[in-house]
Amino acid sequence: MTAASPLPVPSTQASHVYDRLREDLLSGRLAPSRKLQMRFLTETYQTGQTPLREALNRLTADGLVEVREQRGFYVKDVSRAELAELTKTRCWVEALALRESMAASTPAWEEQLVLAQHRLSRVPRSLSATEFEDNPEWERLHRIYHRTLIGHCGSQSLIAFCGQLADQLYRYRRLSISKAFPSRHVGDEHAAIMEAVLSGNADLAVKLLTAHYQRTADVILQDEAIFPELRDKAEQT
Amino acid sequence: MTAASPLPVPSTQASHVYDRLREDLLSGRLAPSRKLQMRFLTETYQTGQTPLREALNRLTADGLVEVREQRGFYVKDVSRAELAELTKTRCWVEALALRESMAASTPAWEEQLVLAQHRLSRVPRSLSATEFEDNPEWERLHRIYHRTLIGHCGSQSLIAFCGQLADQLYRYRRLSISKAFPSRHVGDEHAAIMEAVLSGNADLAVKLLTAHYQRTADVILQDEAIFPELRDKAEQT
DNA sequence: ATTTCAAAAAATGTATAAATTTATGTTGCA
DNA sequence: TGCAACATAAATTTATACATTTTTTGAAAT
Repeated sequence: MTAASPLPVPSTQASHVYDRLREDLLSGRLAPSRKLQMRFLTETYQTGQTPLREALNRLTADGLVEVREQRGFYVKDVSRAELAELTKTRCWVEALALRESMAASTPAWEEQLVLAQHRLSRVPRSLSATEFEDNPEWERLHRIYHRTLIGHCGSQSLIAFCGQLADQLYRYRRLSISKAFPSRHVGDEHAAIMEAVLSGNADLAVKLLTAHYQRTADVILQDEAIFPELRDKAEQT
Repeated sequence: MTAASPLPVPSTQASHVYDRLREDLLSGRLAPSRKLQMRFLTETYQTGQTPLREALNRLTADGLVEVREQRGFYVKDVSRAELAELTKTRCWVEALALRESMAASTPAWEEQLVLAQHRLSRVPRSLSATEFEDNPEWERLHRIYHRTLIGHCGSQSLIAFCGQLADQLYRYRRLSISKAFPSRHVGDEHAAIMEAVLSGNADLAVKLLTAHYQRTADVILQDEAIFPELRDKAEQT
């Protein structure tokens, strides 16, 4: 509906650093629980403290950074408990948003969804055929697809909240090096959810969507690369 | 369960300004859509720009302040549409959280709820008997009561989101000078919700809770003091 | 009436100073 | 000799003062 913003681009340094920091946090280049020292940040991102503080405060609100009074900023830590809780919450809230979107369904929205699903299906999940290599374009379209599913619920704040949960969980996905993903036919799952929505079967759509999220979480929860305690526990047994 | 924080108090200026600004925003002393100029803020709150920027950024995340790139901070504007949307969202999300809280019910939680309701019932809604005068202690206990209702759902992020919605809606209540409130026996409504929870009747509890929120919104939606367009429309008719 | 240009006001960013926390090393005591 | 407590020093966060850039405002000219 709306094209890419024709606005002259914000252009403030704070926004630039915010974008760069955010990318580095989501990708895992800035490791969980790492301390974010001003010294390091100013040198790395070549900017002053004011824009950095601004960016860090915004990221704190996004749940990607943690601030401890008078002892600095830290990359938000990860844990199996948090992953489970975030997933649970996302399932609850997106189920709600999806039902409301469907209850207020319009042809225009259904067409948006068809388009989003189609575009996503035409882009490869991985850049490399032999090994898994994150495809930014796929991630972008994936994001739009899920945003569209809940986007017709009629609540900006609810949509924004879902976006935050999505970001936080996206970081877990990126941190997890699990190559099991490609074996899942996520494309089929997206198509199935769309079909349930188009057929007006809310219960089924919600069931498929939550299963979709839960499966992803289950894989990551078993990843020793991100949760070393799993390895320790296995050795004890 | 946990008493007042025994921590040595944050004590950074940014936190102090944040608290003061927040109070002034919620109370309406800083009027909606007013521009928040640094000059004015530094003089009013007697502090530098760095702590102020920090506070303003946090308040932006709370939805009480709006930031427009390169043209400063503004008190978030109010509108009938936003009030309706916030209320709708709050009903949806708290219904969800309440159901989950009840599904995971424990004696300890039920006792917490009984206590919260009891304490709230023992404090007068208004400081003055003749005219309505906001009682901070009642507001505090009211907040705790509603927080308790949803507090056992098992999701910190969901609780935090409900808190944000509550704050934003609280500002509408404070902005509205409607004296119609005292005529409502809100105390009875709180007691009825609690009883429905204790009896395990989730559908009833949710119905009472959402009706509670909706009634409040309906009163404010008709308040000409906060929405002048109502007066204009009436004159046209 | 509209546009252009210049002056001002205000937001953003840098550099420096103050206050607080963390780390280090020494002294006193068991 | 080992350990704990205290005082000191280093590092880091927080805050202030100053400089730069952008936006807004207002007047003059087309």
